[in-house]
Amino acid sequence: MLGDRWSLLIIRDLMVRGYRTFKEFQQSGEGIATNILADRLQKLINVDIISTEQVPDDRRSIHYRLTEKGIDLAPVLLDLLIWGARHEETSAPCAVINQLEANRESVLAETRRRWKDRDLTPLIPKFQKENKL
Amino acid sequence: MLGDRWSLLIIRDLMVRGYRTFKEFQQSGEGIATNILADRLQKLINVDIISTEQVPDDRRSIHYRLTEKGIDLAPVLLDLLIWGARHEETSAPCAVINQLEANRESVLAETRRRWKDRDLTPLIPKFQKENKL
DNA sequence: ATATTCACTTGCGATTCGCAAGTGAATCAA
DNA sequence: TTGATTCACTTGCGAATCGCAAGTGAATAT
Repeated sequence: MLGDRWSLLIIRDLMVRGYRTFKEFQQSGEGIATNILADRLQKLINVDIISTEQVPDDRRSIHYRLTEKGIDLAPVLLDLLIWGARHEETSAPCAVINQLEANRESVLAETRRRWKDRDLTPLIPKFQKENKL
Repeated sequence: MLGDRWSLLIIRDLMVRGYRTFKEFQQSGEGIATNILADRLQKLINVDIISTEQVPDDRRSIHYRLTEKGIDLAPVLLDLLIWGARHEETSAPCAVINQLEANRESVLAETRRRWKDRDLTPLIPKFQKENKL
């Protein structure tokens, strides 16, 4: 299920960038096609990694959110981020990565807290691109 | 690069099952087509995650091996394995997984040692299938 | 000398993909 | 209140990728 080009990127954007809406994913700069995005979101819902919720403000808008199972992928994503940084396939600044690596446990705890509290501040401030997963 | 159905499975088989040859991957039961396998192995070589070496015994045979960059994926794979087990998408026995989780650091150290020493004993004895990555 | 094994390669039909355009419902701007 | 815009998708279509079956050439076994 996670073995495709987009699923892990979607999960990462939910987890570390605080993305919520279809439009945010679509415009995230990695250039996912809308049909593929819709398909991947549905498949991630089917396997209970993400879920949807209505927002009171705008009845058109749907917010996607990681489930418990989804947020449990945080260690995987963090390790992948660290790996990408170490081998220079990311644009995340090296100093930030070193910090993440040194404080793995507290970063994971913070990630989970942000999820529980629906805290949308990005985990890594101004984290930009990491295409080459 | 890792965003496809087979690459992570190949890396996992190299890392935890001790697979080395084309034939072993082909017969591993997940049913990868030979053309796809050849393509993925080449692509993993291109991005320096695996490398090849000749074996003296049989000049037809090629052994694939993780590079330093490849073995650095061990934390990712281990976390993914633990995640799959926790959410019941694996057949690895639960007790073994709990042990892996509790001793994460020593498991990683052992994985790296096995790689350095070219120790081919499987990391998880009789570990069988984990298709649903 | 013949058969088998090894790591692939080739051909081909089927699935999946990315791109562009369109849909319907909800919201905004006049 | 009415027309334009925004939102989350769908649809159509050509192109790329896929899985399967069969074949290739070199090395090894009998």
